Amino acid sequence: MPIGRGEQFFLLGEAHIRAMHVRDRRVKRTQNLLAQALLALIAEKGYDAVTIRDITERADIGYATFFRHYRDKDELLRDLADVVINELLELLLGQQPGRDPATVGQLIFRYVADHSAVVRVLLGSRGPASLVQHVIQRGSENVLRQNKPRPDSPVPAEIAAHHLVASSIALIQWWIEHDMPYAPERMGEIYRQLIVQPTLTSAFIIDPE
Amino acid sequence: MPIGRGEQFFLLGEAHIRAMHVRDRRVKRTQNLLAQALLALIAEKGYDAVTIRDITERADIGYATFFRHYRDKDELLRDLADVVINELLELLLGQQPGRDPATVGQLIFRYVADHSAVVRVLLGSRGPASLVQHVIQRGSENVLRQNKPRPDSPVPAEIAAHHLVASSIALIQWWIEHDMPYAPERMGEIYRQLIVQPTLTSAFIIDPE
DNA sequence: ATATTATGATATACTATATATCATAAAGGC
DNA sequence: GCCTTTATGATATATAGTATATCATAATAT
Repeated sequence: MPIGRGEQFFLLGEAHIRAMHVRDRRVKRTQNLLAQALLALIAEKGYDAVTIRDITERADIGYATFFRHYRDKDELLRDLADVVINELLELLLGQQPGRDPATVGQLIFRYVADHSAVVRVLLGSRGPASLVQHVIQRGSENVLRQNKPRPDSPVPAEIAAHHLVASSIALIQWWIEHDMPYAPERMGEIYRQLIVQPTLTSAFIIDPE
Repeated sequence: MPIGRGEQFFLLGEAHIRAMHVRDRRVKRTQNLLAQALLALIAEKGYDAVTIRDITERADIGYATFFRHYRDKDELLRDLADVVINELLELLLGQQPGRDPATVGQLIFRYVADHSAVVRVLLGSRGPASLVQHVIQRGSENVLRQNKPRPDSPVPAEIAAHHLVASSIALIQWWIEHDMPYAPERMGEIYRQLIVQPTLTSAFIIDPE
């Protein structure tokens, strides 16, 4: 599904892409065309398959001109992501501090729904990103097989299983990247309190015994 | 830090790599050498920077031979990941069902500690994978800035913040990939129950008002 | 012992990245 | 509005990496 024009221009129309500090209109124009071209192309055939020549042809920009703005594809994508992050943070931080925390979630998911094409592109990017996805997939199936869902739960079992596995991997990732500053026993306790306990009580029947 | 030999052979020594259904010793040998070479090279300079020629030279295998076994780098990496997944699942499923759920976390983190080099390689792979990492990083900083940590909490604020953001992204990812089957309001409620509530009560002082 | 098959070495076509150069056109400062 | 500055387009080119084909040789399985 191609990205709707309206959505594109809401997100990129006001020249957010690096344009904050850019004076020359030509630069603004070029960078916007490149960003929109990349976005459309990822949606069509995935990030990895997109070449820089693809981007410049779609944007109708000279090939060499690309490198006058970005070192490589990743840098352009990163710029694109920054737009989304900033918009979302602005949306969340613009809230009154006393506001009902229940609505924060709604705000997030409404924003995502309104920009689903872009978010899909940014989250679904590529290779070993999809390796982690593959691990989550396999893990989730296993959790569902091992646990009995609670019929009255407001949290669907499928979501709970996905959350359980994805959160576990994220926690492992944090631990590894910070050079394992806490002992496995301590991490096990944190893991239980932050992830296992809430997930099980929300969506699954706690194994007796 | 290069990967220790002992660790390598514990993980790959028994010819797990596709070798289950392989009869010819030469095939087994080749695939193991390629897997070990990739693992070492990723640790040295990152997945993206590793070329197939690098791999075959390190493994001391003919360049063309690589393609007789794998279509590309990703396929080799995926095979490598399967070994880890299977080992970890075996470890967790081998547990008695009546066993204390608190120890499950310890088992996971002990396994990770014992294979940290490999896990680091598999989780830290590359580009837009690191784009998501970048988003998590920025989001976490924001959460820490906005919330007051609870001094007596067994869960460090830094971990809680990371968990909050990483879980949010994972939930969004599930929703997007399943074509948004629930309304944003419903997702907001799930989000609150599964992620916000447990994280805040574990590690942060709930905002009064 | 023999037939089978994986490997090494080599050649080659192809795709994509990245940089350099120069004429042209568009922009901004005044 | 004029003039200087600068971004762009077009083109050429060097380089790196992927992917496939071929053939002699060596290891393997039966």
